[in-house]
Parts: sequence; structure tokens; C-alpha cells
Amino acid sequence: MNQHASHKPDYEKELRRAGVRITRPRKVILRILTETDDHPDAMEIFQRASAVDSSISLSTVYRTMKLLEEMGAIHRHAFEGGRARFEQADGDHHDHLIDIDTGDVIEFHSNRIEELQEEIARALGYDIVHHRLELYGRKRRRT
Amino acid sequence: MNQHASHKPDYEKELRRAGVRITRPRKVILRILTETDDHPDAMEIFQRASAVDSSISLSTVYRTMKLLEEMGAIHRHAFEGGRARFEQADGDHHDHLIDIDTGDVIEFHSNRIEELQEEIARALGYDIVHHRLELYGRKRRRT
DNA sequence: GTTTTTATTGCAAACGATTTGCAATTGCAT
DNA sequence: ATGCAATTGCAAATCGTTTGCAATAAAAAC
Ligand SMILES: [Mn+2]
Ligand SMILES: [Mn+2]
Ligand SMILES: [Zn+2]
Ligand SMILES: [Zn+2]
Repeated sequence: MNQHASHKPDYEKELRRAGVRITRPRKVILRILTETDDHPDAMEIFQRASAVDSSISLSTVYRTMKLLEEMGAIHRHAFEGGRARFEQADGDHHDHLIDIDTGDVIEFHSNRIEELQEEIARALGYDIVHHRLELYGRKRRRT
Repeated sequence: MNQHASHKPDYEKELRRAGVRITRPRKVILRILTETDDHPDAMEIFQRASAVDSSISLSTVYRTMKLLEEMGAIHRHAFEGGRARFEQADGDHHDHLIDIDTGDVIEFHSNRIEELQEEIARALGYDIVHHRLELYGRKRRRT
């Protein structure tokens, strides 16, 4: 039994509820998503899926990601540079620090920053619908 | 004499110093940039430039923007959705609130947020090279 | 001012990520 | 098992941006 078993989201159930069919490609993609904890892009998901079933197409990966995104099951991030990256949407809100040398993504959260963002928007007469806070940095070198 | 004459950046001088030629297309594009205070995209700049000299091409707009960006004279922002948007780099650092209904861009700055970002990065063992803070919101409706 | 040397241009074609039309296939309700 | 709508893979299209190339024009050299 997995340590975090109770946290595993049941995408299949969610999909059924949304009235879409549980196909073989979708099953494979969903499993990849639940089994990964990083922020893969469509091509990475495609390659991992191909390893399981080589008939799965990149189009289907993109279509499935869009579907899951619209269902709110995953988040899509457009970090700097190339492709969009995805992650499961079940956890709490967080922002990202991207290592510009390695591409590694580190998650963080600051209640204080979130509050300040709200204050700023309010002062400007706006309600925040969503936001994007990304720090691009480099590992500090020991001096 | 313009109220803000002293703040107008002399791009032509900067370009000369960078060893590039002051061509007619570049002159037109530079004037458009200095005369605008919003965040136009390449197509908007192209259209404004076309009105002055219909022979200017979109390629040249893109090439000029890249040149200015590399010189540090302008900033390029990849807000959500379509095209990249540009702005003069002379002012102080600020972040952006984007009106998701109109596309309007409102600038703001929070020293407190900037400090907190630094603290977070430091705690994670990183130095921030640059960051991106964008609030996407909607005008608050009077109740 | 004229010639020479190069950088710069416009154009069309290439690009990379993502989306889409379509005919063939499949899930699933009957 | 049957029927039909949802889904698929494929190739082609899309969108913003970049690039190769031959023609042009800026600045340097005369
Ligand atoms: Mn994340
Ligand atoms: Mn700005
Ligand atoms: Zn946040
Ligand atoms: Zn900032």
C-alpha cells in the first residue's frame, strides 16, 4: 500500500462523471499523470505513453490534456521558452521557481505574497481571476 | 518643449553606439516606441509603422524588436494568449495586471513582494535572475 | 560626390508548438 | 451482437516568430 494512496485522484471516475469515454489512450495518459510528480510537457507525456502503447498519438495527448484542463483536473503552465508543462491540480495553490540552467521546477507558496497581490488588485479596482508568479533563478554558488 | 523631454531615451544614439545602422525602417519603429506608452505587440507596431512607410515589413519589426531587446532598450512580455508585447525599458521595474476582458495592461510595483521573492529564492538556495508576476483580473463590479 | 563595402531589407519559406478536419475505429448503451 | 456517437491517428492547417537569400541602401573610403 502506497504511503500517499489516499491522495491519488481518481481521474477515471471524474471522466465518467463528465460523460467522456474511458479509452485505452486516456487510461495510459492518466496513469502517467498520476505516477509523476514533476511538470512534464506534452512531448514527455507522449514519449512515456508511447513506451506503453506505441500507437498513441501526440494529438491524443494534447486533446486529453485539454480535456483534463477544462475539467480542472490539471494545470497548464506556460513557463519561459518552449512547450507548456502540466501538473496535477489536486494539491494546494503554489507558484514556481525555475532553475534556468537545468529546467528544474521548484514549488513554493507565500501567503503574504498572495495577500499583497489581492490588496494591489483591490486598490486598482480589480478582482484577480488568476495569477502567475514565476521566479527564474540559478543555484547560489558557495563562496 | 515637451513636459517629459528629459526622459525621452535617445535610441538612435544607443544604436549608433552598438554599431548598427540607422535605417529608415528603424527610425520609424523607434519613433513609434518612444511615442507610445502602452504595451503594443509586433503586429500593432507593424501597422503603426506601415501608416508612416508602407514598405516596412513585419520581419523588420521583429528584427528591430529583437535588436532593441538584446541592447536592453526594451522589454518583451509573453502575457497569456497571443503575441508578445513590448515596452520601453527605461522606467523602473514593475509588474503587470492584465484586464482579461479588454486586454488592458496596468502597471504596479510592490517593494514588499519583491523582497519576499528574494527571501523565498534565498531560502531555496537560489539567486533570482528575473521573475514574472502577472495578475489577470476583471474590473470589480459596483454592488 | 562617387565608389566601395557591408549591414539591412522585403519576401517567401521554414519554424515549433498546438490544433483541427476527416475517415476509420472503438467504447458502450441497447 | 448491433448501432451509433465519441474518439482516434494521421496529415494538414494554424499562429506567432524566425530565417535564407538576393536586392537595396547606409556609411566608410576615396
Ligand atoms: Mn507545480
Ligand atoms: Mn509595463
Ligand atoms: Zn500564487
Ligand atoms: Zn516584480
